[in-house]
Amino acid sequence: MARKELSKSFEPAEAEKRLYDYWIKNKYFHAQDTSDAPAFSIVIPPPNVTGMLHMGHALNNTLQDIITRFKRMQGYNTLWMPGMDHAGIATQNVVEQQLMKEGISRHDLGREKFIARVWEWKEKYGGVIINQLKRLGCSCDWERERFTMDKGLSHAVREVFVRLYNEGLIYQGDYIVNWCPRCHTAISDLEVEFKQDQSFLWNIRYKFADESGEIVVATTRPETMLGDTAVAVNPNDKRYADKIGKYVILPLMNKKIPIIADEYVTMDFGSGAVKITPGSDPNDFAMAQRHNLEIITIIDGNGIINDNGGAYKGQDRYEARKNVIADLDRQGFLVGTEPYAHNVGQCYRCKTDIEPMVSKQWFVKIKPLAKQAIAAVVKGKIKIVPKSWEATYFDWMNNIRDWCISRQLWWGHRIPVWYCDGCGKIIVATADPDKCPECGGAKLRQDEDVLDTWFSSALWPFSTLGWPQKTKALKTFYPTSLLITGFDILFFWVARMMMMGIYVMKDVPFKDVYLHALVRDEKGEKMSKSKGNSIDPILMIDQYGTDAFRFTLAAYTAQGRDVRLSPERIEGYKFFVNKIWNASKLTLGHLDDFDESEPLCAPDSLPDKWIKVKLNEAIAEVIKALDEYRFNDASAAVYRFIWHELCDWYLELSKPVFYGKENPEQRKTAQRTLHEVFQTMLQLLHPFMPFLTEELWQILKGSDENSIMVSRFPVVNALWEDTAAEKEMEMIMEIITSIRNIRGEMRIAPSQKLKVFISAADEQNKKSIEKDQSYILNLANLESLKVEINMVEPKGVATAVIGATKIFVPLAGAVDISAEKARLEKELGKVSKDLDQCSKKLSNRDFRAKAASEIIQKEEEKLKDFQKKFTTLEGALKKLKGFSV
RNA sequence: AGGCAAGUAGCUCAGGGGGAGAGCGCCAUCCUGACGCGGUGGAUGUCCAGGGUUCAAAUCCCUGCUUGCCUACCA
Repeated sequence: MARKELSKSFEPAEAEKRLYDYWIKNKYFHAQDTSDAPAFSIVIPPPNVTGMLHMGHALNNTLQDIITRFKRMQGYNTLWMPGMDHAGIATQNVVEQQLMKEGISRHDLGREKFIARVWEWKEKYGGVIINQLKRLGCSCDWERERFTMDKGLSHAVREVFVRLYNEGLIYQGDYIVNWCPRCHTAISDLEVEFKQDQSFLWNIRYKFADESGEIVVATTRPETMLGDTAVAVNPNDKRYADKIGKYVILPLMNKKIPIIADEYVTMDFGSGAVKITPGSDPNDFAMAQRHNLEIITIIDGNGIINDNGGAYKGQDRYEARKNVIADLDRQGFLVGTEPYAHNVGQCYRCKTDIEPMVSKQWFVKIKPLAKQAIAAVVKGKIKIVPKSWEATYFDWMNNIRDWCISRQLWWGHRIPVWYCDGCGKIIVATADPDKCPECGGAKLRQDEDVLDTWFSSALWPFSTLGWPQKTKALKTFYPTSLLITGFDILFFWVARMMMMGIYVMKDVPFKDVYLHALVRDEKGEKMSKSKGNSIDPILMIDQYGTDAFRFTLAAYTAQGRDVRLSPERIEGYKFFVNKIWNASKLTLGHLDDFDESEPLCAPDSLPDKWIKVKLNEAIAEVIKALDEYRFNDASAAVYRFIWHELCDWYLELSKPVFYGKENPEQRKTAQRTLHEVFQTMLQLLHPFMPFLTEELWQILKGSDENSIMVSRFPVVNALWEDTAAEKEMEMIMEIITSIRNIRGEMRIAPSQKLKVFISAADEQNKKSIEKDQSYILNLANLESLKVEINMVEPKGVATAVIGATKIFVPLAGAVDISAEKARLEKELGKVSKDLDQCSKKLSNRDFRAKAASEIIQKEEEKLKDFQKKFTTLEGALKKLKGFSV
């Protein structure tokens, strides 16, 4: 079989491009709409169209690709649905910044032209991340790529909006919302980030209208007092019992406001009295609704004091704060100031301080939807992995508040609501209406607002499959099998998909949710551009290759743990890639004249049997670990098998049979084993290292006719099970290791061939060692090996003990007695400690009475072993002492 | 303020009721016919502290300390 000669090392850059093109060309990523095979589907968490691949994406998509490739190889009709999110605020910001450079604003362009500009931007610069995902090796079905603003998905958005509206689950109302004065839009509670601020607490006195005294209130936002409409105290607060119902004069505004009682007020904070500004504080707003208080808005959408702010009109909120404080102080209303640390809400996009503001917005009445989404998890229809996230999920879902879905932006799904100028009728429809159904008037105005970006991503699992059309793909792939995402968007996205999926499809959007951790830097800090500690995944790919990078991410993804990434680790796995490459070079050399069709004469050798047992173990562990989303365990199992079992032992053990020409039959058998083990190893590794394995697979097969991608993932082979062979091999390996150990400790040159004696435990032990002695001779570099039962210990030897088997290594020339003495003493120390512990346990009456019988038996066996070892070592040591005297 | 997770070798972390593990690093040694991005051997631990359950605890429970995160946001 003529094969391509392997280069000195694997060249990732060239191979990755070539192989990815090859996969695309052959449509290996494409899923069938209908198929006899069972379906497996994952939808990608759609990256922002403005996005660049960061470590979070790299981790997230590597994990998805591992599972996708694994399932595909297991024979599932596997769909990994890709796409991007239009990312309302983020994208609008990008284009607005572009406009700013040109010296214009979006208002100069007008809505239509601006949106056209955004689309233009999207076509030109958007979706860089898609190509980056390709470099990561992602096997998404690109033929199905979707965008949250494309035609089909926009249709789905309208459909869902109208349904929710018609069922009374969407409503419009004046409520206090989180307003970003920079983005000029309302944002949801989730989009507010709280940051600690070292500020002050200002104490202000409000005098009673009847001049009977004063009441002191504390505030972190003195400027909002301009909009106060009450002062509240706790109804149980005896200090103020007789003050409730009285009026105070609001300083600076010179206005009468009432003192009310509400449970919300904590008695032991400050004076126990609190100023109420319903227009600028969510809690105060709620209280105003309970008490029918007047709601005054004093700050406008730009964060500027409006007409209601009296003399402070036109001032920025922070400027007004200074002035209000100064005036209060001058007029004797300021009691005092104390330093105070509190949290200030900021816009998650632009970090501007949020201004709670009353405005007319659209909301989703969320409780009825949440109820079902909670039930889905309770009933186990959706499994959250790791399970510890369930508590967080329930806690949030049980306390969920209505979702503000309108945004005062231009880029996004415009709310499908029209107002008739003629009769005032509100029309909510999936298709643009041309006249009013009520009065027939044609003057219709569409609502100016767009929907929260997360509204369309909440529909992602079914909208991408063609809903509301009844497509074959929808039928085949919904509910999807698995969602893999970061825990940071559990509420933003996962919970909302669950609510919408159940509401619209009457079925959960996915069966399993795997939440992975965050990627941090070496110090454990969150990576961010502003901190300058972020590592560019593409740089890592360029430097170490995609396979090494992916393997690193998998290896460090333990459930519930953050990934602390350091380039050194990636380098370590690059070495692993190199190791595999070199092992392949050796293997392919051995298989140069391999003929699969030739019948076998010789039976499997011991290493042949053993490596298949180990391969079986690796297969079982990889499958089990991946089924349970234990990526680190799966990668560790492959790593251990390839490096420490295949390379360290099997390839070394079988060198003689491959290099030697004296036993062609045995060689053929070994070739078959090696061929099978090697190809199975590649398949096991493929989900983690797609490029390297595809390259080697094609070289092994001598053609690119069949991709490793469409080969069947390995399964445990019952015919390979062989406990006897495993034990026998382990014995041989232990003997080899013991001799090497003595060599190392006694400083015997590796080149020096040794004559070793073994005292076998019994006849069977003797026979098996003799049968397998060639392995020992080779790997321990011996000149000869003599095995006898109950051999008398020769003079001038170093001794090692394995159970009842004793190994004597003659020390050539001048025996370094002190070194051997030290070595034996060290060993003896260890054994005597073990022996002590073990015998103590066994002499404990309670242990014998209560411990499980297998445990007792095991302990007894251990004790025997320890005793034998102890006696042997002690004997050897005594002899040595006598020798030295 | 509540909640969750974690504290194990120098570092990064697995594990998890019955003999303390891996990778990296470190030390020694080796140009053995795939690999020095390698081979071989070695050293290193009050498994955070205290208490409890148990025949047996690094592992389960409680308390505390430390760290990280999430949720809420009391003026």
